[in-house]
Amino acid sequence: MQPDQMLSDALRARGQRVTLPRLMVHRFVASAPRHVTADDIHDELPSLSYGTIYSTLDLLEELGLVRRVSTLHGAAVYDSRTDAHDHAVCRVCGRMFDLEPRAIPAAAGPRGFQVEQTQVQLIGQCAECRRSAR
Amino acid sequence: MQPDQMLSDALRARGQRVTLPRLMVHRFVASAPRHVTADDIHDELPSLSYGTIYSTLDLLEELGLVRRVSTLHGAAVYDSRTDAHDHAVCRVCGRMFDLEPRAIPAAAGPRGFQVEQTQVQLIGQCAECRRSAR
DNA sequence: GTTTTTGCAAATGATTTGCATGGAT
DNA sequence: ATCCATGCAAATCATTTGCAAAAAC
Repeated sequence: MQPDQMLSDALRARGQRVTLPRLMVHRFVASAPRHVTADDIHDELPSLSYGTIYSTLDLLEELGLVRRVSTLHGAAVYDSRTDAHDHAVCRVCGRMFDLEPRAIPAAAGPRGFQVEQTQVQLIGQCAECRRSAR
Repeated sequence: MQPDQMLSDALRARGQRVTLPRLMVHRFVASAPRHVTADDIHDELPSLSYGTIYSTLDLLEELGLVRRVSTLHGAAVYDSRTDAHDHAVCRVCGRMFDLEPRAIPAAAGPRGFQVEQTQVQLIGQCAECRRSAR
C-alpha cells in the first residue's frame, strides 16, 4: 500500500499523528477516478465528520498529496494529481475535466509577487450539455 | 454618461427594465478603482438589498458588462474590465492584482468542449506580505 | 500520561430564494 | 393595468470553530 506509506512518512516527519481518518481520506482521494468534494468523501466515509474531512484535506494539501481546485461556484474539489495541469469546467452541469499538463504556460506575477501555484480554468459547455441544449 | 447608456441599451434590447438599482450598481462597479465584492457595493449603496445586488451582478455579467472573478476562498469579486486578463491573488492578505492582457492564445478544452471564458489565477505572496513576513 | 485529533453541534460567511409590495413600461 | 424588479427575511450551501471525549504516541 503505497499511498499509506507516503502519508505516514510525511506525518511522522512533521511529528503529527497517523490516524485512521487521515489514511481513509487519503486512500479515497488517491483512488477516486475523478475529483472529489467534501460531500463525496462524507458519502463514502459517513463515520467521519465534516470538521475532520476539511481539516484532513487542508493537511493533505499542505503535504502536497492533494490539490484543492476551485469550481468557481459551489463546493471545491480535491485532485490527487498534483502535477501542473489545468481544468475545463462546464458552466451548465458543473462537471470538471482534466487538461493536458499545463496547456497554458505560466505567466509572471506583478513586481515582487512570488508565485507559488496557478489555477487555470476554462469555462464553457461540455459536449454533452451542448448536445442536449439544442 | 456612457455606462448608463450601454446598460440601458442592453436592457431594452432584451425587453428588461431600466431601474435605478441597476444603474447604480453598474456605475459603481464601472467607476471603482479596483475589484469590488457584493459587500463593497452594499457599503456604498446601503439602500440596496443583497438579493438585488447579486441578481444585478448576475445580469451585468450576462450582458458582458462585468466579469465575476473567483478569489478561490471568500467572496467573489467583480471586475469591470472584461477583456482577457489574468489575476494574481495574495494567499496571505487576499489582495488581487491585475496582470497584463493575456499574451497567450486561448487553450483548447477536451473534445467537444466549447470554451467561453478562461480564469487564470496566480496564487502566492504579494510584495508587501513577503516584506512583513520575514 | 500527555498531547493531538476527533465528533458533535453550533457559528459563520456567501449567496439564493419566496413572497408581498412598489415601480417601470 | 400589467408584469417585472425590489426589499425583507428566512433558507441554503460550503466551510470553520469550540469544546469535551477518544485515540495516538
